[in-house]
Amino acid sequence: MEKHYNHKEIEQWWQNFWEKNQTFKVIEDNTKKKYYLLEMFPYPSGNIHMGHVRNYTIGDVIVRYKRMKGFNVLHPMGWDAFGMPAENAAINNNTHPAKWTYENIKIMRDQLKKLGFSYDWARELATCKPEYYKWEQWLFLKMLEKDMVYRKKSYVNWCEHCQTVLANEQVESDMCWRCGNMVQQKKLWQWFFRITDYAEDLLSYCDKLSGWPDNVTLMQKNWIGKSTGSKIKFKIVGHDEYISVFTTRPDTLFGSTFMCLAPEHPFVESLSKGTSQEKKVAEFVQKILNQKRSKNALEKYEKQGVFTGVWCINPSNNKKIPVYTANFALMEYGTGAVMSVPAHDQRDFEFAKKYNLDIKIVIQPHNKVLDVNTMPEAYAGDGVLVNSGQFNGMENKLAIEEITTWLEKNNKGKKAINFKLRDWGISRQRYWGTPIPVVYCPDCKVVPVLEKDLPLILPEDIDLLDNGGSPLAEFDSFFKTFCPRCGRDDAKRDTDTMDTFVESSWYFLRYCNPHYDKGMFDSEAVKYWMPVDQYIGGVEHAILHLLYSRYFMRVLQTLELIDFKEPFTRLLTQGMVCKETLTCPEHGYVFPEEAEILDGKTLCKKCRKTVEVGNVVKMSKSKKNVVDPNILLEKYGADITRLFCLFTAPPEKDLEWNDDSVEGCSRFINRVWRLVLQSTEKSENIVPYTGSSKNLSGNAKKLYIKANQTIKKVTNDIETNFHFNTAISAVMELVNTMYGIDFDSSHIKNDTDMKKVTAFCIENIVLLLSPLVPHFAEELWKRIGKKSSVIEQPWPKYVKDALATSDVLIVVQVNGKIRSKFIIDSQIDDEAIKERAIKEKAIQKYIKDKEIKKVIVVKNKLINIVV
RNA sequence: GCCGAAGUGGUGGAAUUGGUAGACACGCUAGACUUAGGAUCUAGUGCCGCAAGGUGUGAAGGUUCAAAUCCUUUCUUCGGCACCA
Repeated sequence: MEKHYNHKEIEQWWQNFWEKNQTFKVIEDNTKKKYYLLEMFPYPSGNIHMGHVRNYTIGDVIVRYKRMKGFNVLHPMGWDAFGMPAENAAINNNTHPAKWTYENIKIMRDQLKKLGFSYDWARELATCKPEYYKWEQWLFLKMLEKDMVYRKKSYVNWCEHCQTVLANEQVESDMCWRCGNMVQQKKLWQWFFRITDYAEDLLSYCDKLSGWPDNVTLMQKNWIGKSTGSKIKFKIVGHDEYISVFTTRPDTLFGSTFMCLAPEHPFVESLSKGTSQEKKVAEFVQKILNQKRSKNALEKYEKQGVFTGVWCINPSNNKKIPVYTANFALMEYGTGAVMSVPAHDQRDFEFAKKYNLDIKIVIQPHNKVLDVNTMPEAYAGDGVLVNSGQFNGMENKLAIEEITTWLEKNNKGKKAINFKLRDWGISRQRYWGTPIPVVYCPDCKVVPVLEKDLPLILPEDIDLLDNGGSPLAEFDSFFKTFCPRCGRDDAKRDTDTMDTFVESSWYFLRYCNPHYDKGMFDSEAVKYWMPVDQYIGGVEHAILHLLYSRYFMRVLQTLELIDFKEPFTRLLTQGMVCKETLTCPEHGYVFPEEAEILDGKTLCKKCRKTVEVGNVVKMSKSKKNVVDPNILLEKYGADITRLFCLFTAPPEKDLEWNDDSVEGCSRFINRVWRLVLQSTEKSENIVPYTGSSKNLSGNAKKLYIKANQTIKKVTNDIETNFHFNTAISAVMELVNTMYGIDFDSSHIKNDTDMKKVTAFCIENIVLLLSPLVPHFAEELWKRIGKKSSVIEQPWPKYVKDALATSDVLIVVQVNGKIRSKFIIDSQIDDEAIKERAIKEKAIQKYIKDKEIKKVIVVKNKLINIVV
């Protein structure tokens, strides 16, 4: 008997076996219940990393489990193949994005196969192939027809030196990552999807996603950010126009002492023109617009602003208030204008203090009296209105309604709902993406490409520009074209490509029949498979990708292409795989293999300097805190690697890398290996015991009960929340129990019941482990003499009457502290337990002459005596 | 800054939803076996204490017969923040 599980031979053998037998090929079958399990498809960055291994292992276990439960399971895999890294790699390595991408796909596909995942590879897809993106372009045209897409000017990060657009990621502390120049904001024409049309629907359905984790739906709700309030008009002094503001606090309207406009607000330039402030305003706007405008960056800047030179009228009291432009006012939110109420909003308060503006209290709290001169900060709470004309004395919550009604009557404002969610800008000024199928004609302006001309192919015989800009504009055979409408020969194509989030918003439909060429997807197959029953992916996608996918289903429903709204019935957001970072003072981040530990100090192998061991963070190439799955596969094989991912932490929690823990998994695998093979040698042709526990006694009974408890525990752990870590511990306990039995002792050797129970245990250990460590289980299944493949077996069932012994352990507490324990028959009533507990010697010591005030008995568990 | 999580032994993590804190595993200690061991098996292992006992779930309060679990305040770490995917 081999003492060790030889992963190299065995895993290769079974992978070939599965491939040869097409074990994982799946077709629609109306006689079976379907189960669609999807893992977020990877970006082909070059190598599978531990995050992928973990994600796909979790999925694979569920798939194999569901198969054994009798489901017809769809488990596809593909490639999110467009994206920026391909372009960067192409520039750095003097290759082509397509070549780089396809090479990576090949490498990663091989790695996935080595891990033994049960994909139906016939359904593989890559989003960079024309047969895929053709249908994305087709959908774009449909959306254009229905006015679900529109064009507007919007800001991008711009590097003047490189003459190119930068992603937020490419901006490092306001500078271009390539050349180090200051990044500016540039306004470009771009395409937007009207996702805000579905804001209300996307929001309300959050509560119906019962199979999603609460924190994810909560984040989505906050992202959509619905708020109810009022839109109020402020007349501009000396102009016919009004500034419109959105506010959730119309009750503070009388306290608005100044107005703030976003720097991009169209009024800022037009109003300041001709005033003494014109120059100052222009300078300020320029400065702000050159700063990175993402919200997290914005919060870091100090609040600042400039008077525009004009005034407007507060409609509540007709007082003149100054109009400012300020960096904290966002054009994207509400109307781009903020009615500032410094007494009751902290941001406005700080601004007013800084620029010496009026502060006027209009709400007095119930428990104290505010004084403008002494208040250290704004008061944003509830109270009673003051300085508010006819509304004085009213509770502010009531005043929200009343003031809005009054505004409506006087045509100065109205009730309004505002969403934080903005329309989805999909234009990317990049090469490696889906071309936007639109042509610009000097006569006909914006003209969609004709459907018959799809796919609009991304030319691949092209040289990339060193600055990272899109080469499409320089590539005449693509750029110059005929107008599809009038035929003019000097029309120009849109050189932008689509955001890669577009591809990932519908790929799960395509998997249902990935090579279907009569439409975007095969409706019949989609009807059978969709929605996805279980989606699994990183928690870092909790908002954008999931929201966009939900939005896309609504678009397709509106276009009457599908008949459901929600793509993912259940969602598991797996935690990240983390590891500490290592930073060398000379070489920056270093890989774990570039450092070594000597006398408790971590040293850089190159320069011998002490390496700083940093925080435990998500594994990433840029931080070099990665473990290469290849090394694990080589040393331990797929099953032990898989077992590590499953055992070390529950799926939703972050997993911290730990070399020692892998060693432990390896030990367990070999322990099971020896146990199964040894007992098989000893008990050939024994039929496993499967009856009631009543007919057993002694060790055989105990072991039988333990085995049935294990089946129940493992099944429950998988069914309820995929807690494989506890499922594995349960199997470990059973294995430990069996190791504790001396099978060589004479009385066990002659005990046929025991032999039958042992056979039962052995079979079930293999079955229970089979979804987790499939190669290992297949091999053992074969070696215990089974003819068919383990994956074709039904999932084990436990025998109900073999779950518990009749004795239970009662814990005795005095005043909540444990003082004694005893074992008692579970049928005994509370009174008897009480009597027994009080008689206990260890208890008498604590009760003595004290009066018993209260006794609490928890059935079959605990008794607490209060004295 | 805003939104969302997580803090339990030397380490990863368990605790049928308020009822024995530390399952299972790593590490460590001791022993057995062996030519050898970084293989394997057995036992022990939260902390303080010789012991009796005390104490203990990031910190501080509170509710309860009983709190890792519920409430309040607070600290630390991680993720997302719309052009990384």
